[in-house]
Amino acid sequence: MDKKIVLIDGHSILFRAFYGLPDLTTSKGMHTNAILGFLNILYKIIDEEQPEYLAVAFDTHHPTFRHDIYTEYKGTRKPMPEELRQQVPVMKELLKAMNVPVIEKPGYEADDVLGTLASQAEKEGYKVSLVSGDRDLLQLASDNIKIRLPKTKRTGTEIEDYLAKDVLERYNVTPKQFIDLKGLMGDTSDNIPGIPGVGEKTAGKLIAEYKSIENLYDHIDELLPGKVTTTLKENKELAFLSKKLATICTDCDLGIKPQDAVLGDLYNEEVYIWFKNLEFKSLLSKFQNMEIDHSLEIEEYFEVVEDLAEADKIFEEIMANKTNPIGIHIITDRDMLLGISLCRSEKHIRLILVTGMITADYIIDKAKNLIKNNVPLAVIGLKDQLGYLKADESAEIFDSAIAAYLLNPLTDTYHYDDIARDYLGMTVPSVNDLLGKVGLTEAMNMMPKEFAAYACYNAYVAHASAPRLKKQLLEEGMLQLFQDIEMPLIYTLYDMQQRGIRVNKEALKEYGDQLEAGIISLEKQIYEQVDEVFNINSPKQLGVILFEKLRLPFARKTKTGYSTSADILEKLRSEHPVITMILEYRQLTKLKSTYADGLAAYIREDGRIHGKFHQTITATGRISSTDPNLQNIPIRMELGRKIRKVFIPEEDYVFLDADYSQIELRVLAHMSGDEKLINAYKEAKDIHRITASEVFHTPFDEVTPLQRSNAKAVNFGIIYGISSFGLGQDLNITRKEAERFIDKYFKTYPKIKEFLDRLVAEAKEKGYSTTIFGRRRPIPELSSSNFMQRSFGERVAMNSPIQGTAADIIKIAMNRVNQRLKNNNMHSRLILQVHDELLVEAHKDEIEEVKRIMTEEMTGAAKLDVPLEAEVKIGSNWYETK
DNA sequence: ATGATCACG
DNA sequence: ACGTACGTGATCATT
Repeated sequence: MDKKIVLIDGHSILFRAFYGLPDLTTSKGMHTNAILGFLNILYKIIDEEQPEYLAVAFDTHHPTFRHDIYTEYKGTRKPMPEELRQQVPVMKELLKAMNVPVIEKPGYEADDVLGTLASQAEKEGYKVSLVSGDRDLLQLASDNIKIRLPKTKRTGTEIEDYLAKDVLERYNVTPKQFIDLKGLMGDTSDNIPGIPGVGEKTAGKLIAEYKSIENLYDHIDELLPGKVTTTLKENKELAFLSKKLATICTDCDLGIKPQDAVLGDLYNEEVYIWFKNLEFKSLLSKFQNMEIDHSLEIEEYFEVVEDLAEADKIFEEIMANKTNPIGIHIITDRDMLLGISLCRSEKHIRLILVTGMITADYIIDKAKNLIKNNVPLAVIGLKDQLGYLKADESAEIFDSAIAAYLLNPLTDTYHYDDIARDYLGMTVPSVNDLLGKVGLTEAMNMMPKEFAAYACYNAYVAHASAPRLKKQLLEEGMLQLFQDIEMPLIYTLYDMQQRGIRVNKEALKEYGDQLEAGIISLEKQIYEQVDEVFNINSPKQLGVILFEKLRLPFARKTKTGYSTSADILEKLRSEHPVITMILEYRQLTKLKSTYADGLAAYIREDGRIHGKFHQTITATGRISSTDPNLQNIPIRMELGRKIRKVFIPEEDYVFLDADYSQIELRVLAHMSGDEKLINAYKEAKDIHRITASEVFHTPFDEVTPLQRSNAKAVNFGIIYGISSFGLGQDLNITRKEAERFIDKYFKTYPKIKEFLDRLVAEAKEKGYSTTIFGRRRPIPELSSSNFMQRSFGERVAMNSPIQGTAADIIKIAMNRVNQRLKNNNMHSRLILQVHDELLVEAHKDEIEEVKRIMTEEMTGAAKLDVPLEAEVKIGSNWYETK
């Protein structure tokens, strides 16, 4: 077996990784994409080669300018972006922790270190793998030195390998001649000048014939006279200098030997901690042994209980111990209760199974008893457990998932493994690690140990994380938000999900059939128009038809082809009759597939749709809705709006629908303290008209519809984090014109400008933005050196406090409306929330009282410097409540 | 799995 | 010069 050594070009691989992966940051804003990409490449190489020796070479100064001594050719290479720069020292430290030899030789380029080590190793009989992102290193290829060039692709990392013969095959020159080639061609990225006017083709031909620059100039007179020959003659010195610049040293005096580069233990505790801090979730799974070590300590205390007497005893012990929150998790599968896990301390973690004498009713009863006796509980994901955990808002329960969401709303999941990692510093196997794709019931029977671990981890992590999360919430000023708004909201959302909304199935079917007829007719017309049958739903095919076959002027391209979005097609309406048909077709198919067919699939036995509401999804604090999404039911277009007729109250009930009037602008008025805007809201109704009047210096009554709609667009723009480009896009005007509108707006409302600037400045300083109620949103993009990303961060910093505060307010209103209806023992019930709108299914005998409750609680949810207004409408279906 | 498109606030 | 309005979710086509 040959001795093997892997040599890695540190900076070039970091560069490749940085540009190959999308920007990634930790929750604290540290950029990590280059490090992650580097590690992925490193692991792939190690897995493939299993080398005994490995080293990573870095330049001692960066950004990497090769041959700095020739400053005249240093050129104007861009400096290293800040996002990458901050990752370099971390990468080096991490490698040291991984026991990967890191070589930095002052005075030597990484290339020269690599070249020297490679040739030295080859002489000593090693097989060498040289890993780089830089093709320059191809000159070092030989029969024993393989140059490996990793490419980070969407599908993963692919590596191109070059031995000497591969270089010859691909470039038609030997590795050594590669130097001569570069000497003639030059390389702008490396600031090697080369001969002007000589590119890959010419250089290749010359070197193929003359083998080297030296030999070329020895025979320069044999060349046919011509432009190239002249420049060659004129630039002889440059050619030799370029060759020198392009040559990588293979015999530098380094004082290092290949056998020093022993690869040590990659998987140690220190690295583990590094990965955790860098939030490399996927890489932590490489620490199989350590994971087991960590979790084994806990898993030793996992216990499965199948005996009634024992179960009794556990509940008794828990009753006696009321100090710390009891971790609890209800295990269900498709509404079947399988068991309950409980954790009262690190050493008491139990899964009680529904089996034998232990019935579902028994467990439900015992759990109810805990709540009745005010035993403090901690859970992860309370809403999904309320079906069996019969608690109400008066219970003392701490939902760790909600707490973790408030502390960092940017994460996508808040499962026990996420919380263990982020707040307990533990890596525990995820559901997927334990059970894979196996369902819970099957797992319980087929893999009881893993099933128990899943159940017990939930209870344990809930128990152990709750005090820490609570402390952090307190420290960050979000405990009130948590206790007074978010925890009660869990019950409100649960209630709404349980109730669902009634749907007229027959009417929905009829609606769908009508759409279908329209679609078929339009399809036919479109095919006739373009004289071809194609898939209208395929943007790709449609693009080809419109912009190639019909030769319509295309406005914009996407990554994959022509953009065929509605705003573009809208502008092409007059160009061809098919455009209108396509727009119509799009509208109809959307309505058919997403709404007519889509909603029908969710109607349950009770004739109602029980959609889900999510509390831990959005970055701003809003609620989201899925299965189906009931927050995006059409309303803007009449045809779509008609679908609202199928949403109906049950017999003897009506819909009462209340929506806030411009809550976000009112929040803006309040938060900015702008007197003009505040007074406008105190006095008048039509804020957009007032804005138009003031911005365009026109008497209120003489404001034109266009002025008003422009002012309205600017008002929206302000909320979104104004940009002249975005406003221009929206109003279909130039960026310049949009800029003038914005300027005028800010002149009219100077406090607004100050306020928005302050939001950005504060967010930059703190790294997050805040709502009136203390809700936070981290904005790592603000520290990006990328203009686009940073601008995005600035808009987010302006928008989040406004959108978030509005979200806080309506959550308060929801809780209060729901609570009052329940406390008054009314039949009416809150069933939907659509961001600034609440829908109540109200009993016909309670209409006036419900109206009053909705108005009072919505307008009274927050005391702002401007009044909050809510308008209640009534209807016998959702369409009519407009 | 990802991108394009489009429905809502 | 850069090249986007803020926040979501569902569907379809395509990889």
